[in-house]
Amino acid sequence: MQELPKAYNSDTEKEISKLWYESGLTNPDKMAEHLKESGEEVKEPFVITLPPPNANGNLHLGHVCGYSFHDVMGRYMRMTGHPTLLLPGKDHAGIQTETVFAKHLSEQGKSKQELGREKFYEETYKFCMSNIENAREQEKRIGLSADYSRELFTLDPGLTEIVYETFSQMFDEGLVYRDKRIINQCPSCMTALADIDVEHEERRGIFAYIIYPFVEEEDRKLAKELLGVEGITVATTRPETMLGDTAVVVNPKDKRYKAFVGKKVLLPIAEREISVIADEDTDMEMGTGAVKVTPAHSSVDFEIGKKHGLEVVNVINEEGKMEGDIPERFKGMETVECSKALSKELEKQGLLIKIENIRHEVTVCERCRTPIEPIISNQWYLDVSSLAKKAQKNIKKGKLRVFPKGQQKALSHFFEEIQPWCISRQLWWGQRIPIWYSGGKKLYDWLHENEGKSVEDYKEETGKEPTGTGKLYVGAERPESKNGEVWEEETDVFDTWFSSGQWPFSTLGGPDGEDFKKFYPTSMMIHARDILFWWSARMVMMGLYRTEKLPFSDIFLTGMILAPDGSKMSKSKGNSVEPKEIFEKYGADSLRLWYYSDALPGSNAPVREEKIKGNRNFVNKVWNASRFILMNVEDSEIGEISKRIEGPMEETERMKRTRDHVKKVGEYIEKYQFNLGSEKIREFFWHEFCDIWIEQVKESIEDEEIGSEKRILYLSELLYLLKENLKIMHPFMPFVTESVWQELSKLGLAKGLLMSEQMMSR
RNA sequence: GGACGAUUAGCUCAGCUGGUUAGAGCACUACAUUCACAUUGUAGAGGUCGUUGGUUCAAAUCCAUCAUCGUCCACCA
Repeated sequence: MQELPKAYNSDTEKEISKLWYESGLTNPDKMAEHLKESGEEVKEPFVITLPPPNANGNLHLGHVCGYSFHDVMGRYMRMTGHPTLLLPGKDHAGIQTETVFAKHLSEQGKSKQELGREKFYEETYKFCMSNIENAREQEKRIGLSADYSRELFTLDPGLTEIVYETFSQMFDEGLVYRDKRIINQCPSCMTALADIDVEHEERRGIFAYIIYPFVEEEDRKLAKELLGVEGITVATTRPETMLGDTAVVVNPKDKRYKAFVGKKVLLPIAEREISVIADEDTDMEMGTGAVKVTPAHSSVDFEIGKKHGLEVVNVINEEGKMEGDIPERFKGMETVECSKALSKELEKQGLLIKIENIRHEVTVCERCRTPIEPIISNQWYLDVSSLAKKAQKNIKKGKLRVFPKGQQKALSHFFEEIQPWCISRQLWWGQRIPIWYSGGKKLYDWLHENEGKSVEDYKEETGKEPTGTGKLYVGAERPESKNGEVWEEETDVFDTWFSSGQWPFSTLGGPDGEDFKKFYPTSMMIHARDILFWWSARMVMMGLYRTEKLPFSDIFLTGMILAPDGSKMSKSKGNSVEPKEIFEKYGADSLRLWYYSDALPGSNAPVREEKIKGNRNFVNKVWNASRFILMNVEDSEIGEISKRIEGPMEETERMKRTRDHVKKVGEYIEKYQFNLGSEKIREFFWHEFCDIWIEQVKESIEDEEIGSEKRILYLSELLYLLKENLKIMHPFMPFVTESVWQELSKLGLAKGLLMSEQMMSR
């Protein structure tokens, strides 16, 4: 007769997880040993590299719940003979962390520049380390059975080494190159961004109609006659860029402008002459049908410029301020300010027809929502076309699968349309690109921009004394300098995704690592939908490149957690739900059970407290059913019952049904149908095991004497089946099942940890 | 502008390759119960499966169309 608390107390969860981590069995090597010792078959390892959360803040509910999918897979596999590795880590998250920490500094009245690069890096590192500790605790709280002896941070020296190797190899093969082209500059983060790192947002804006008068008197006359004004009218959302215009383009089929193609107009204010050119891609319907071309500050215009050999005139710098060969009065102005000033002057000159207020799509920085400034600059690029092709092949052959299926098409489309990837960022927080310039970066870029010219030409044309050969060196350490040659180090860092794209093999020690041999390729990947292109797409490409194998063959995308009202959770809206709150109120198991059923791939899951509560009732039911059985077992009977459940049991109908049940649930898990799995364990345990079997046994032994054969027989079977139920329920609800297991252990009715037990054989 | 997905009970969703009275959880109603269960048990109400057509002996399930919502992609000045 055992005295147990009347209800399951989730406060004990911390102690339970301590047992797991202290046992070391989350380590696949130890688990393999354990299996061997228990005389079990040791099957193929099961491996998931966990998505590393950003080390710049707390985990939100989405992170925490996401891990319950990794964990249900991991625990099930561990309990079916697979030494299991759930490999945890944390991500340095370049831009985001730099922004967050810089903000943090400014709140203390300090700035990044004051600290200097080295100190800033140091401080940010400390900041991340404390966040990492928090994050780790939260992961443990949901019951994540990860191997923390292998935990990594993306900036760990060992990982950086592997990332550098990859870069160096890519460089040698010519996949990596420096190029001067139009890029997305975030004037606030002060760095270049890849196309994928920007988003489109509808904002209010203006549409200004400006007249560019013709240079020749006769053209002006003709224009007055045909167009009503003495010039050609262009419409633009960004008047300030006109200072960098180098042409006006019209459609060759456009009757209105046919007569003016090839003629010159005078760019107002800038007082420069530019030509009217014709290009078929010009839309006659938009605006006035005549478009100003600013190759330096619009990617479309850049392409037109390239096609027609137009000059590139830079008028905006990386801070989003006006600069370059423009009238002095505009220099240093913000673009918006300049736009207003220009409009005023144009109006005075009678060259501004009108300004319309419009709503239009604006490109913004994904991190800080600041409008992107397209500018020309030198950046490092990775040619991913061949890698994307390989990835695409794997999808077509069915070797790479995405759940839900619809997203597989999206991924396929992404690979098809892929553009060179800009991998350099002008940040301090991250891995410095391991490049050294002999004679400096400027020399290299000059030679690169002026094809065919030599160092001597550089000396002549710029009047500067070169301090090197203009060559590059790839490596972590500064190369030896000979004959006074100066090696200047690259100051840019890698895009964060360049390193996290290598996560599945870098975390295993790289292609030569011991763990790599044992655990690569990994078994599957699970993460939220929103980083499919950023992360999985890159992991697939980088994995194929570095290891010639897919890093995983299945990608399972979790549903998105929403606020209770169905809107996106965000701290600024104040509608986010703190994981801690839920843990304290309902315990981790209840949260996990809710998530399995609601967060299916491709669906949204608004947090509903009543539903979590409903699952808490189930958790409690498991506890109480177990408690009831234990209460019915008398101390004097334990020895005999224990002996029976250890030995071979007679096959009964209940036994068979349980066996079938375990099999069915296993199939659900293997097919990633966690919702069906959790529904099934609930249905079976509650409405069959409890409502029918326990009730039957209760009735059968009611009048039996303690120690009688009938009692021993019934109770042994019931206990045996309880244990099998606990096992199959364990992956879904690890805490309560392990708690019960430990209570059984105390009585000698079970041994060790439920986590490392093996499922009822099929 | 394009692609993809969704539309099933009050809410969140299951319903795989078409086949008897369409399911779950939560919420709801009635009765029972303090017998292990912050309850639990039993019973119940609630859906013409977004629209309109089509294929079929048979459709929530396949096809087409429209509508609404969502996500992603896209340089439209």
